[in-house]
Amino acid sequence: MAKAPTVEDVARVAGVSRQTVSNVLNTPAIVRDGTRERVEQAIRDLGYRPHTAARALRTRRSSTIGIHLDPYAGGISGVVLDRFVHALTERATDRGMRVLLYAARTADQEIARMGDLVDGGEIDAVVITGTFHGDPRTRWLTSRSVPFVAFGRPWGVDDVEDPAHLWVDVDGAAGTAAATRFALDAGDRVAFLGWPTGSGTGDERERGWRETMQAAGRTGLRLTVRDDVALARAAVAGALERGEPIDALVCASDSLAIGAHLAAADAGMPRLPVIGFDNTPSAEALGLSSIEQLPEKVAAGALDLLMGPSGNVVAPRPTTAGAAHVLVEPELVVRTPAG
Amino acid sequence: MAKAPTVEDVARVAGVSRQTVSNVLNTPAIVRDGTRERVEQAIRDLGYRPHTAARALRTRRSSTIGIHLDPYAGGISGVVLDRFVHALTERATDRGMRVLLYAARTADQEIARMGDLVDGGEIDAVVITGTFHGDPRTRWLTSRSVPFVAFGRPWGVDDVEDPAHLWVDVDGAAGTAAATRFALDAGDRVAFLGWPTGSGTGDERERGWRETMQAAGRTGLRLTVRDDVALARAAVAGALERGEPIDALVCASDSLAIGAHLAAADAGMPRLPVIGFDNTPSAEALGLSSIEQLPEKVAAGALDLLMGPSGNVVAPRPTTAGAAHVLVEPELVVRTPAG
DNA sequence: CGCGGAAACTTGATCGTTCAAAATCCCGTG
DNA sequence: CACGGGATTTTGAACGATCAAGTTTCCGCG
Repeated sequence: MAKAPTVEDVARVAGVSRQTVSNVLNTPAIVRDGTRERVEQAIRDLGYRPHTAARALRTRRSSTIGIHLDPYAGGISGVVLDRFVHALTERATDRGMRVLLYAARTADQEIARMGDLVDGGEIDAVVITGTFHGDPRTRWLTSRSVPFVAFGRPWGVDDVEDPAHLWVDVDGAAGTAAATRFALDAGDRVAFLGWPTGSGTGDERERGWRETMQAAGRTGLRLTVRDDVALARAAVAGALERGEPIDALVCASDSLAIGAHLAAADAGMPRLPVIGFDNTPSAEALGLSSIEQLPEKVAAGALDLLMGPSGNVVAPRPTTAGAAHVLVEPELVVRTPAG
Repeated sequence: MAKAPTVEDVARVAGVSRQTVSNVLNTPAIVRDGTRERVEQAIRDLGYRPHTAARALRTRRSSTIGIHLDPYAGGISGVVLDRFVHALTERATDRGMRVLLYAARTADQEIARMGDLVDGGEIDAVVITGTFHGDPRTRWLTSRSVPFVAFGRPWGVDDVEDPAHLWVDVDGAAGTAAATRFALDAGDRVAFLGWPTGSGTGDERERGWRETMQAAGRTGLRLTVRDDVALARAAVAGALERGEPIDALVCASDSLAIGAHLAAADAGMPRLPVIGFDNTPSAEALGLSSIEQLPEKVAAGALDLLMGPSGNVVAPRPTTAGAAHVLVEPELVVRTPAG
C-alpha cells in the first residue's frame, strides 16, 4: 500500500503551497476560484484525505462526541437508547462529527472514563443519559467545563432552567395525553397503569393522563406497580376480577402494557385497547398501540444544542434560559391487536 | 482551565528526559525501578494523560476499532447486535482500544465511510456484521488490507476456511440442538418453526433440530414462514387446527416463538413449550424459553482474533486456517410462561 | 585501576496539519 | 506609470508524542 498523500503532495501537484490546500479545505471562500478548482482536482486525483490525528493535534479539537453505553440491564427499554445512539451517529456524521462509545458500570467509573477521554483530547463533548437528581456527572462536567448535553431532563428543580445545563427530553405528559384522548374514543373509563410515584419520568406520564381525564370531565382507575410484565399482569387481572370498570388502559411503559394485555386476554377481552410507551419491538410484536419517542428528533436536538443550529464545531453554550433545552413531542402509534 | 501537562512537564518534575517518561508509559521494563517510581509519582501529581492525537500521529496507530450501526429496522433482533456492541466496547477498553461508530444505509455507503475512516487514520480495524454471500465489503477490506473481523460467518464456501477472513459466530445448530433435547423431555413430537430455506443462519438452526430428532429416532413437523409474529401465529394456528401432533416447538427466532406461543394460547394450550432464539426482552416478557447468544463471548472472540489472545495492538492476521475464526456455543435459557 | 559491554538515559528529527505573520499579487486611481 | 491597500498566497513555527541514534552510567573482571 503506497503511502497516503498529504497536503504537501496535493500542493505540489496543484502548484500551490500547503496552506492554500488547507484553506481550500477549511475556508474555501478566501481562495480564488481558479486556484480552488485546481486544488480540488488534485485532491480528487490523489485521493487525498486529511489525517484526523494531525488535525486534532494542531487544532486541539477532536470533532468527536462521547456517549456512554449502559450495561445491558435486560428489560425492554434499551431500544430507545439504541435508536438514539444510531440517530446520533447519523446526524453527527452529517455535521462532520464522530461518535465514540465508552462503557462504565457506575457513575464514578463513568466520570473516570470521561476524564481520560477529555484529557486525552479524544472527545470535545459528551452525551449523558439517564440523569437523576443530584447526578455527580453533571456536577463534574460543569466543574471541568466540558460541553455536554443530557438525554433526559435534570430532575433537580434548580437545574431545569439552568442555562449551563443543556438537555433534550421527550414530553412524556404530552404522550400519555395523546394516548388518553385516543383511548377516550373507546369509552369513558380510561384507566392508567403506571409506576409508583417518585420517578420524574413516571410522574410526568401519569400527569398527562390525569390532566386529560380532568379536562374531559372523566375519572378512571389508577394502578401502580414496578416495571415488570408479571406484576402488571397480576395487577390488571386483580382489577378485572374485582369488576373494576375499564374501557381502555394507558400505560407508562410497554412492559406494563404487555402485562395488561395478557391479563385482559386471559379475562376474555383480547381487544381491550391498551396503549404502551416507547414503541418497542415487543409492543409491535403483540400489535399493541404505543407512544413513539422519535429518538431521531431527540438526537437532532442534542446536536443543535451542542453545536448550534448549523455549525460544525462544538460551540460555547448559549446563555439564554429558553435556548438550553429541547422538548420533543412524541407520537401515538395506533395498532389493533391480532387474535 | 490550566493547560494540560505534557511529557515535557512530567519529565521536568521527575528530573528525567521526555523519552524516559515515554518509556515508563510504553516499555516500563527498560526503566530502572527508582526512576520509574519517580516518573509515576510525577504523572500522578500533575494528573498527566497522554494526548491521543499526538500519539496517533507519531505511531500511525489510532487504537480505535470502527463498527457500523445498522439503520434501525424495527423487528426484534436488534438487541443481539446492541449487546454485542456494548460488550465489544467494554472489552476493547480493557485492552486500551476505543470503539468508534459509523452509520451507513447501503453497502456502498458503508465502504465509502470505511474509506474515510481508514484513510484518515481514525481506525485500525473494522468489525462488520450481517455479512452475506459475495459481500462487497469483505472484498474491499481485503483489497485494501484493512484488518477486520466479521460477526457472522461468510456464507460463501471459499471464504469459510480462508485464513485471511476472520470471523466470529454463534453456533446456531448447537443452539437448536440443545433446545430440541430439552423439548424432547416434554414429548416426542417436537416441531420446528423456521424460515424458508436459503438463509445460512436459518438453515443452520434447522439442522440442529433435524439432526437431534434423527439421533433420537423421532420425527416432527417442520413449518416455515418469514420472520413475522402474525405469520407465525397464523401458521401454528393452522397446524393446531388440522390436529397436527405437537408436544413442543423449537423456533428459529423469538418473533416466531411469540407468534407460536400466542397461537397455542388461543388454542387453549398456553403451557405448550415454545423455545425461541436470541433471548430478546420480548421473549423474557412473555416468559418464553430462548437460546441466548452470549454476545459477550462473541465480542471477546472478535478481539482475540484481531489482537491476539493478549496483545493490545491490532496484529497482523494469523495464517493458520483453524485460528481464523471463533464459534461460540449458545446457551438455553429455560423459562415457564406465566398465566 | 582501567576496560568492555550492556543497561539506562538523552537528544534531534519527525508524523501531517493549522496558526500567525510576512510576502506577493492585483487593480483602480492620481 | 507609480502607489495604496485589500485580496490572495507563502513561509516558519508549533501541536505532543515516539523513533532512531546517540551518550552516559554502571558493574564485573582482568
